[in-house]
Amino acid sequence: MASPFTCGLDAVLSVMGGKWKPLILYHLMRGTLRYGELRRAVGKVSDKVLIQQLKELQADGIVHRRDHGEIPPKVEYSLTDFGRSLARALVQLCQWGEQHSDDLAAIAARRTPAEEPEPSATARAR
Amino acid sequence: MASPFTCGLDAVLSVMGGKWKPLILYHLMRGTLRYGELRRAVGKVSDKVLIQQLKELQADGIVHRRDHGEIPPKVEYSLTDFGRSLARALVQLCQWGEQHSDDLAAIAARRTPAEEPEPSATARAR
DNA sequence: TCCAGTATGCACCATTTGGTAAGTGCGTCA
DNA sequence: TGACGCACTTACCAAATGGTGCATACTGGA
Repeated sequence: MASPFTCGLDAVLSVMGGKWKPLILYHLMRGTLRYGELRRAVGKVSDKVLIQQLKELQADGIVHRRDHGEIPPKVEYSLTDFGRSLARALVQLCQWGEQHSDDLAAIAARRTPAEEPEPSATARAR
Repeated sequence: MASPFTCGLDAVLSVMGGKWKPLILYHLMRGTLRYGELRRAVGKVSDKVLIQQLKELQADGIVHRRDHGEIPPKVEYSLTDFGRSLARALVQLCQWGEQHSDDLAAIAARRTPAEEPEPSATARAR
């Protein structure tokens, strides 16, 4: 069959590689959310992209969409069993990311010397 | 400080999010490689992008670049300690990806009904 | 009555990302 | 002598990705 993947990593990224997908997973790990709740939880996403990524995750069998068919609309998103199994595999990596979030933030900042609206200390370095 | 990340996942993806970075990590996990070896191991990457992603990983302190200063050039890439710690956090996810690689391949195929140059069996499905 | 909120679609544009093809300076092999 | 490999670089282009703003059909509150 020769899977299109060289290692398990890009297999996972093929399904997690959207800009907001990790956040979506993260929030849905904690329970079912309505669309609007999820959007507010994620932050400053555009509707278009959020919907789009939710559709992909849904098509990939990772999230479940329950439409109550009401007017005004009410739609709830949650993880499927597959999604929950993925979520379990992610916790270790997530913890690593949290443990090293300072380093990673520094790395990200180094790449974006653009805006840093923090006139706090560390302001006269460089 | 309010790190720019909501959860550890996008923190990690901020550093792993390139098209070939997981592959690079995967191959360097197994040991030091010269540039050409790495390129052949990764497959059909363009030099430009490989170099570019190696530079980013290097700038992010994940890979180490050793230039032997010889002519013709000889450059070896390997993981730093930081990179190895990331790699350890990745193994679980990598295993999940391998265990479910069939599902994930099916998912990927579903999204790309374009080319499947396999005139083998399973050819008259659909 | 008018406006906000609900979940989504669509047209269009901006940005980011990846890819192609060519070139570099030097050595090795045919 | 000329082709090739090494580890890159650069200019240019194509594709993927994300964002903005408007539209929908309906309800409930001011």
